[in-house]
Amino acid sequence: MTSTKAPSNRREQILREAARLFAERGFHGVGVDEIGAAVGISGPGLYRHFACKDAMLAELLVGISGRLMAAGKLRVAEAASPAEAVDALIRGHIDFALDDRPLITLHDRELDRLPDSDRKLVRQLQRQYVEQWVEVVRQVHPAAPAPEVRAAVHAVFGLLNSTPHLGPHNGLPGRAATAAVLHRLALGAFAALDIPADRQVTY
Amino acid sequence: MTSTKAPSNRREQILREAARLFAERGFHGVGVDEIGAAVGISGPGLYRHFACKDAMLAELLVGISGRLMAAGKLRVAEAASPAEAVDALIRGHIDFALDDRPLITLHDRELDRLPDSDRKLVRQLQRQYVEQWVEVVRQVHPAAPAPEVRAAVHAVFGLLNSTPHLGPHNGLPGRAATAAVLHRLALGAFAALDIPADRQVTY
DNA sequence: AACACACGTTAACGATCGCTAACCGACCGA
DNA sequence: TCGGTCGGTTAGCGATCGTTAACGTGTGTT
Repeated sequence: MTSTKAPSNRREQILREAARLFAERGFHGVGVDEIGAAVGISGPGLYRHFACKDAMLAELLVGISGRLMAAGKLRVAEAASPAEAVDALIRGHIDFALDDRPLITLHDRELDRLPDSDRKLVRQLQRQYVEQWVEVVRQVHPAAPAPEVRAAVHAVFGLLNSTPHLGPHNGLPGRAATAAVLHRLALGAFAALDIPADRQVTY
Repeated sequence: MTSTKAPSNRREQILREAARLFAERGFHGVGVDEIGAAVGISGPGLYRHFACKDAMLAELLVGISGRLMAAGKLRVAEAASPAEAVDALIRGHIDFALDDRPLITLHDRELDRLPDSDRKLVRQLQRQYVEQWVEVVRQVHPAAPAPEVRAAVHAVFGLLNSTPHLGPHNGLPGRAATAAVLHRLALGAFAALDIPADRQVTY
């Protein structure tokens, strides 16, 4: 086991509220007093749990990048075929986007606010995650050039991460319906990789 | 004509640099001194051109929302068919995303930092823009339920707005190639609306 | 019973923030 | 020539920021 700190419910509570506030108003838009108030303690009390404000953001971003990457690796390993792997990656990413909405928002928004070493780590985890997608998507759509596949993967991330903009009160029947629609849209986007570049006009 | 202010190159220069900086480091992460320095004047000199810092953000967001909406309306009106209209909307949105990258980033990131009246205006413009998309996409894919179409439109926005994450140094040959790929992916996503919800598994 | 430590508190510091005040040179029309 | 406006400067204000210091309190250990 790597030496992980004790979970200490308070830390998790602080991280959860900090993530929500950072996502709502931006890292610099939230004061430590506000984060403290959200968990029932006041301002400087946070420093019994975190070294500084940046450390909270770092732990959030490293955490989600790591979990995304690890879950992706697991799902790919368990898949019986490349197509199944793509399906599993999409499903996993949708779960993250729907369940950890604030984190998904932070993940591609506040990366530049990190100290150098943490930022490098997060970028590395993100790159590995993207590579997993690119690898299996290329197997499902072998005719597509690699740069196109990479662009498509990033674009599908943007598609799946659009969840926060939908809000919980979109007209969709429920979580499962939202997930199903996003899943179909993502597959549809990837399917477009099989259309050669010279036949792109639809009318 | 509505009484618009004189353009006064300096204002545009300030707005352009402010947009870049806001997109890079967030609205609260950029000081007025920094914006001034970016245009060669120092800090408070900005107040000869803008009433306050929020006014810059407001002008940027109202500006892009309005231009997106107006350009969309024009393109839809000029289209000979719904499919052509969807195509034109996609093309127009891609142009915005590629040419005004910082603005596209700000557009869905810093909306909450606006004073109430401006925020309401921007939201109204955004809603009108979305409605244009929903209207024509529904005509091209009449079998899809309205909430699904709306979700798909938001998702495609996310897809097209993923451009900033690609960076200018993705492996794609050039701007036209990037645009073409995004266009195909967007059409592919919309095409998935024709697949009924009960036949979604691909393996 | 004495102590240490975990987990809070309030007060306050230095830095930085947005913004105003006061001033100034360049240009320009009467 | 003179006054006004336009677009800039520097100094400095009040507020707020992240963070530290000093202190208190409950809880468990010895």
